[in-house]
Amino acid sequence: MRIVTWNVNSLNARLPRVREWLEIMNPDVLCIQETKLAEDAFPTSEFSELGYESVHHGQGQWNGVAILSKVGIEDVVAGFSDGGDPDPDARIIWATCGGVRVASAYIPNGREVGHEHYAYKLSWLARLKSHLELNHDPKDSVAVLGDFNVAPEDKDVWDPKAFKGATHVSKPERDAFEEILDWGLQDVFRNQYPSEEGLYTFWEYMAGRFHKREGMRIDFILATKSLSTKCKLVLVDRNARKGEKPSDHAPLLAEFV
DNA sequence: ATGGTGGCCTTGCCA
Repeated sequence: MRIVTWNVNSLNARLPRVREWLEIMNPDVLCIQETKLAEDAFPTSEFSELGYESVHHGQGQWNGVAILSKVGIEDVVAGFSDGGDPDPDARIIWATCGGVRVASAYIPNGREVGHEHYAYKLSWLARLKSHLELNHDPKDSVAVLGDFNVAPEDKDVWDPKAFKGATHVSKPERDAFEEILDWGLQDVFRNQYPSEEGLYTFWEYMAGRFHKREGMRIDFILATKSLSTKCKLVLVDRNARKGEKPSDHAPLLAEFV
């Protein structure tokens, strides 16, 4: 099974690039973040023409997550089922695709350390762990994919000095990310490339960051052990960050044999 | 050097 995560930064702006990419790479499952579309504005029929079933959890101007699948989409859950209040933002959707419990997740950015939105980010990461604990078993095939807005280690950013005091690298965020892994998930990219530096998934549009290779590794495919041991291929498609109207994130792909 | 660019419900906010 070939499975991909891609923060498209507006599916409306990115649809031509996404369609083209699907035709070339032909994944079984694509997890999309930041559709920036209302629930009903999702281009279901366009993806259907390419052979994909799809589910979308959208809210309009901001956020919005989706899953596309060629291997079935069952038991869809939008948001968290942990008994808590509904998340005000459309940031996570779950579905079972080809026997794998898949989540497409868009973790809050945080804005600034200490900001109200930063507290929301930390609580959101804690809720993700609670949802996993309450609904799933780490012995099952579970894959959480998405934009975590956290760089787990200094080698996951182009210059740790440039991030002093910033979000994405703070200890509470890194601890919250680690807590999720501790439930029973592995970062399949890091498994494949234990010491790789300089291969990122996100580059700001500004200041020519992509061309200067100044990025961050903040998008992840996290998989339980039964899945991760079957992972033979992981790649970041930097080509998708080039050319006409790219997203600021590149797709991250993994193949489970 | 607090800039730069690109998305949106656009002249402000979010990333």
